[in-house]
Amino acid sequence: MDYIVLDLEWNQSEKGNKDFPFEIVEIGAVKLDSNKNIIGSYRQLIKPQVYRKIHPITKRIIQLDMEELEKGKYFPDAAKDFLEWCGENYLFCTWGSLDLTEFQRNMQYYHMESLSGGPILYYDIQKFFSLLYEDGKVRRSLEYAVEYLNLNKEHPFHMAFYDAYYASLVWKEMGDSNVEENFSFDVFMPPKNKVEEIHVSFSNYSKYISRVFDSKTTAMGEREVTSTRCPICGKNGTKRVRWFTTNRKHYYSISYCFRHGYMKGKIRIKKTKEGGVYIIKTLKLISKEDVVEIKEKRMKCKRQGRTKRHKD
DNA sequence: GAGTTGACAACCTGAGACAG
DNA sequence: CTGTCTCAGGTTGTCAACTC
Repeated sequence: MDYIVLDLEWNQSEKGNKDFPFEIVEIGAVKLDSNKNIIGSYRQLIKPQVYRKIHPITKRIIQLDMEELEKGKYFPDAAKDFLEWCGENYLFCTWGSLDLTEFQRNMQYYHMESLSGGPILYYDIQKFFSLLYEDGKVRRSLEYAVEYLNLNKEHPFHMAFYDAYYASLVWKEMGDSNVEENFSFDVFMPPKNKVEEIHVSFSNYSKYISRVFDSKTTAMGEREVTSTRCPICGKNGTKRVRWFTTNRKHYYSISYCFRHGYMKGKIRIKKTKEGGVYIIKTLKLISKEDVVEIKEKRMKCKRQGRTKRHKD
């Protein structure tokens, strides 16, 4: 299995365009073998077809001008060429969660065949960095990470190829930390039916991405959505704390597996552009202390509701 | 400027239970 | 019957931290 560390540069309209907000102007990537050694590189400028001026703010970030981009390739040709370069057996890695989505959005704009038709498993190295060196939630810039790890800043930032290269170095620096267990899915194309749904499980954690439902209520009424199966043995756990929400977008629960202990459930409600709803559920084995923490969270949430209403 | 995510707060709505 | 309260659901807006 090879890894394709991908980075894109894009431009945008001054007015904004919901259907096509960003036009990709550069593709940069490095190919790594299974030991994260660089075995290939890719760089390609794209000739813009939609936005003829570089947005002033974008101009400050990327070191490209229209004159240079005129030398680039037509996006569909470049994308095809790039995907051929990627090969057969590979996995995408990016810094942040946007690149794969934008790549697919651009492909769709040019009516190209979709990358996979469903969610795509990828490694978000920015997320890995946060999990390993910070609180797991903050998002740091690539330059911050390079400085933090004392890597050699020998090239400029915000050039697709060099950013891909830096991201690969940052990831390599993480060594055998097993942080890859926290992989991500790009859901530009959510599962359309039961067959396309995603089920994956790891040593102490499992993930489920549901198909698209017409509303949140129907989604939450589905047994597969609210079930809490143990990530290890797959047996249905008994609920200790029913699904509750703090903000109506995230739901939490606690269940108990008689063989493997407590698990925390988390459901995130996601909406599609078309108005449908799908959910991402994670189940994670947790300690007794974590159980107390979640119970407190629920109590706090209930209390807040009461005092607020009393005030009114 | 455009977009993303996550956490959190404020506000609106309707249904059901209960008291007067 | 009206009014109040609780408990759901849903929307919007804020903030911070990123992507280009």
